[in-house]
Amino acid sequence: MLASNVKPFETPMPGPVIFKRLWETGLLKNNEVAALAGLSWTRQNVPADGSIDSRRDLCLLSSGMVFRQRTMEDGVRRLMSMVVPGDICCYAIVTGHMTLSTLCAVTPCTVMRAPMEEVITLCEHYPNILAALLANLSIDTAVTEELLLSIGHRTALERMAHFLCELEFRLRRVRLADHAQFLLNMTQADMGAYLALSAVHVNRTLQELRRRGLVRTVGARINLLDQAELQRIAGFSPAYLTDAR
Amino acid sequence: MLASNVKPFETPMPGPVIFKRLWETGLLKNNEVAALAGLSWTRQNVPADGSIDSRRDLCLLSSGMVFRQRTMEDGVRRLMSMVVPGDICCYAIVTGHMTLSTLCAVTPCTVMRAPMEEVITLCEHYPNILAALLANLSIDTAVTEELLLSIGHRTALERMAHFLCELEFRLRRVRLADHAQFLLNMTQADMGAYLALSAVHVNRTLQELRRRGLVRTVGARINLLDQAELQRIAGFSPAYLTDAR
DNA sequence: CGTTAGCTTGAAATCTGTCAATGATTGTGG
DNA sequence: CCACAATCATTGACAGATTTCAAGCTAACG
Repeated sequence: MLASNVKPFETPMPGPVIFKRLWETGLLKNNEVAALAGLSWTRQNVPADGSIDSRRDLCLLSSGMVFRQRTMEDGVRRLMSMVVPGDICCYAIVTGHMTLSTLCAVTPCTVMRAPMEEVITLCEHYPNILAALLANLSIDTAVTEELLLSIGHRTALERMAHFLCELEFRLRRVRLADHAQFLLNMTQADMGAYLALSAVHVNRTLQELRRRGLVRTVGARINLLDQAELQRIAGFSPAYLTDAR
Repeated sequence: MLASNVKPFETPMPGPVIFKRLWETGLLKNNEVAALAGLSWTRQNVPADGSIDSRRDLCLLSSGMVFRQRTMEDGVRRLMSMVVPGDICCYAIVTGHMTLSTLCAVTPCTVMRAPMEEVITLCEHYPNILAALLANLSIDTAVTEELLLSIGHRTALERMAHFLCELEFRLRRVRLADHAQFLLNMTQADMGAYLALSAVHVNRTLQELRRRGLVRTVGARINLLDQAELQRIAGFSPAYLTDAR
């Protein structure tokens, strides 16, 4: 089935859209979303290229685009995974671990923070909230595995098509994509660091997609003109992005 | 610091070696390991190429080598992550999720199983056990990210060197590697499916390592002759494999 | 002893990276 | 408002790594 036909976003949700992904696990009741909303949230604005410290808080991305990145010995930076609005920036709160990667904003963004102790107390009262966090973690793991597939076994064109299909799906889920249009606010070099392609080749790959009439770009705005064909090229199927229990 | 100098396995451990990785999180007390050992474990023997069903049990690999694999649309199979003895085969028990990948034995192996309900009850009594499971999950995520780095940003030679360094470390941790020697019981095609290399190139890469005097193979037995140089080539540092809290 | 899976080798094709130069766009300070 | 700098996008030529194809070889195993 094509992603454009998939509508996993039907159930009306209580509370702010920032909890949408947690809500979509199907594990939370209304009062649990309310309990989440009742935490001492603070808002933080992060400039482009800024980093996000998630050691003391549970951080949800509210707007903008963030990557988990790792800098290799030789100084080359590698974008490991992508965080879009509604996503949890860091799961250290459930795993008890700091990760080796750091959070880096590629656009100006805003982060909602809740103190870690509060969240832990909340999880003790509401085990479903912990379960929902873990369900999100599981999805994010699947996303990383899909990227592994992409980088290991898809050509540049397939990889780029897959990236665009996934991004459209994830942004649409939080109402940031409409009619297969969304803002692609990152440089081609950033895309390359994420997809393991050189910036030059990212450029050529996007041109090829344009040449085939599959995408159109106007500034940072991108339009997927033929999602079915993009998904076919990419071998994209959105199952890994949803809570398929 | 070189991996050969790292000795994270010092604390004497109570109970079977199969719980070693959980014990090494530092989160468990002796009585908690005893409680784990007290579950209704059953042993399952799996032939080479057999698959492992982890839907109803917590599965720990006891011997042999297993991969989490995914079969792409075109039928090509892709090995996503490696499971060695002592590892948890599947984290569905904590995430509540089935994964898209399946567990496939590449050698004959034995699996220890504990019924999921028992484990869940145990985690409710002993939150530290849940924490230890989550800590292992976190490490396994880091391992997948390291593979992502390897496949995206390391050459075939670096990738293979990294693979061998990691494998040596993980097998030594459970006393299955000694003096940089261990059994590499998988075909070159399997290595290729894991490292995103063609079987032919796996072969040439291993030859190059042999030519440089870095490894020696006798049948399935492999000997890392110059770990320091292998680690240098690979950019290997075992931090991601340990519970660096 | 034949069969089969796995290993090895060579040659050619292909994809992607690197280098280097040129445009385009954006933001900034005068 | 303009000149300027800086970042980003684009283009071409070339090099290199890796894949694919095809063929032998080896070793294990019934």
